[in-house]
Amino acid sequence: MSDIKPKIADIVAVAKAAKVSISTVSRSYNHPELVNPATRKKIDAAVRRLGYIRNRAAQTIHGIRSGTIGLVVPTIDHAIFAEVIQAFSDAVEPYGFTILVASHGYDLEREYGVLRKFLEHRVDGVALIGLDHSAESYTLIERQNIPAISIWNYSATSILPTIGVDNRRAGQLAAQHLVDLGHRDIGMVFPPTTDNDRARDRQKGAMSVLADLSRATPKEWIVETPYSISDTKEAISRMLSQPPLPTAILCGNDVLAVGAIYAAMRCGLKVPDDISIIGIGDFKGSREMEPGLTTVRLPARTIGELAGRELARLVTKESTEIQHNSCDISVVARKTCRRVQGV
Amino acid sequence: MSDIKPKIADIVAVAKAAKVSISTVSRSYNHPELVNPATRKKIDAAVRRLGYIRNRAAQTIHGIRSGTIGLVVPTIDHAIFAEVIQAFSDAVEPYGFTILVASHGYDLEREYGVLRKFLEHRVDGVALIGLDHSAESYTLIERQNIPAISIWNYSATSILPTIGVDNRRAGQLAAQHLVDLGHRDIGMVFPPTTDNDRARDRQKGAMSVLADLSRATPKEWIVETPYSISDTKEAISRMLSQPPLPTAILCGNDVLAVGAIYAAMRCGLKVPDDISIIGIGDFKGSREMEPGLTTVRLPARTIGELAGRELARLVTKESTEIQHNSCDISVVARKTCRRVQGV
DNA sequence: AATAGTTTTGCAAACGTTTTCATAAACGTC
DNA sequence: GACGTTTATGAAAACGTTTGCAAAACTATT
Repeated sequence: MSDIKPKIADIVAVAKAAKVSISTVSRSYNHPELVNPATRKKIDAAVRRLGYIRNRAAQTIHGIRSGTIGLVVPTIDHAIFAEVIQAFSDAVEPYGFTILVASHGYDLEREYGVLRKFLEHRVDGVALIGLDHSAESYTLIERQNIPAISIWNYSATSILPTIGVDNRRAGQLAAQHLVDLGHRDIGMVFPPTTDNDRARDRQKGAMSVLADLSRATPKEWIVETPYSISDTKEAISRMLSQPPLPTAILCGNDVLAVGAIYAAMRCGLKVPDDISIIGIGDFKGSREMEPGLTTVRLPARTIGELAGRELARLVTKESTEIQHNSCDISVVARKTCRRVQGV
Repeated sequence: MSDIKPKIADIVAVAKAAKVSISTVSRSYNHPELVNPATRKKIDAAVRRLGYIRNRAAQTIHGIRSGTIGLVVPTIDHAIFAEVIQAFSDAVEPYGFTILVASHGYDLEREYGVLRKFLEHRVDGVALIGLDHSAESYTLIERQNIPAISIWNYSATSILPTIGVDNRRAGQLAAQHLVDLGHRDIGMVFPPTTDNDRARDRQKGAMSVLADLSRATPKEWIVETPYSISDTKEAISRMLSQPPLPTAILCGNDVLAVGAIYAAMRCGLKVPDDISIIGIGDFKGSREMEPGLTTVRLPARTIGELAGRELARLVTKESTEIQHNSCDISVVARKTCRRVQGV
């Protein structure tokens, strides 16, 4: 009964309040140079008085851009993606875009669903992580012919423009670093590689280097764990609890590396004296750790920024080139790896 | 010239393709029970064939909900907010909402701008972190009378419904824990407290406990550092480089605590033997650390989840109560604090 | 003071939907 | 087979904007 709806102001209300036509109000927003300064002032006053806020939905159905960009990530609360999201968001902001964010938990079906939902919202562009996506997702993007971009995994040949790093190379670099330090007995821990091309590529890269060694890596030294410190700590503790022990462990990313270090500590092994550990990623905090984590630096911020900027320019037609952009990576040697006597 | 626009399919195209009227297509989406199964099948086929995706913008101007919820955070790439965003997003997803995310970098002006942009997009609800917001932001929310909720800082009296913890109490708890362990010489490190009610409340809480001690805390033992491991490491190193040394350091959050621990390590102090350190937050990884971080557990996931759910229900009118919800907190004693001989 | 040009404004159609109302078709009942 | 119901469909108005076009109001020029 007493449901007084203070009906939020629309352009008609503003027009009435300012005693001008609707078109003039609209114009004063979209082509201010075409309206008389005096009139504009009247309109501004009315807008302020009524607390009018433009309705982008109504604009959008005129084919005007929605001003949103969709960002689909496996998960938000991993340091690495949080950083990318932040950088991406910062990069598109100056272009006036707002981001829609959703996570799919490494489930490509869900990713497809998210993508659909974004498309319903008529996002002006969409960014995905990596190149593992369902066929449906690819068709969807293609048919809606909306600018799309893949973040994190560089590939010169993918359908989607990519901005990221060569993860295979990252794996190689990490392995090579250990080999160069004289290590031959190298354990490895990776997150699940199904539907995760980044992890898969890194593993392949590492393997390729290790395959060149005379010695084969025992199965017990290659473990797969969920992307979590505690799970990794658990798994690596098991690995380190019975000889023979590797002299080094290569970790698919820095989080796993931290887990591995804790595991070593728990097993009474000193890093790097008793065992060397290398990560991939160079997450926030990896540098500050004690001992500082030796890792392959992947410039997350740069990637996010670049991706955001490129996608925004693609959308605004500032640029039209579909760019495949590979960011530089390199080993940053800190304190968790040491040289070892070759056999 | 050759700009073939494959014009993305609209409802009219579907209607034509299925040889039915527009209304029927619309109905088959919104009230499927009212349309003949056979017709529905025809429509489905056409939809599939054309790759039609509903346009939510067009729906929205009918007063239908946009299906979006705005989430404004200070920053995305702090563990704590990333976790909240994830939990929030997971919680609203089942209700069909997609989230718009934006960060303001602890700048209340920018927060206002973000809020406006969200409102232009006609979000169905909005969630903010904490209770420090500009007056304009508050008026905006009120005038647009859109469901809003404040996350992280519980307050029984705030205008906005809050879901979070009593940060003052968190500060007290941390301080009390140290005092109970016999500590009297307690250093403190907090992030900047302007425009950050959470940090401010925690500090107040801690201070209130410490004020009861006979001894006054020297100024050098109270430092403020940016929310970053490296800055904290720096600042605390300075504090620990010249006597007298505190026997414990209370940190405004776990990230600072990690920085403090690294600083202690660097200064040759063993934690907890030489110095005790307590954090606030219990971030991801704090438990797994070596030594495990003693801290005040703030249930970030729970808070995010609860907030998401409550806001979604507020929007969908499932519930109408404006709830102020305080989540339980408590000290989780791990390995970075030890008992000390009282003086 | 009439004309031509320029600036400013308003009208109305358009955008892609949903929804109300009306009508048509199908069905059951006597 | 006439009538009342029920079920299924379509026509058209509505939502809050933008924009092309034309009219109106000024300005400058004679």
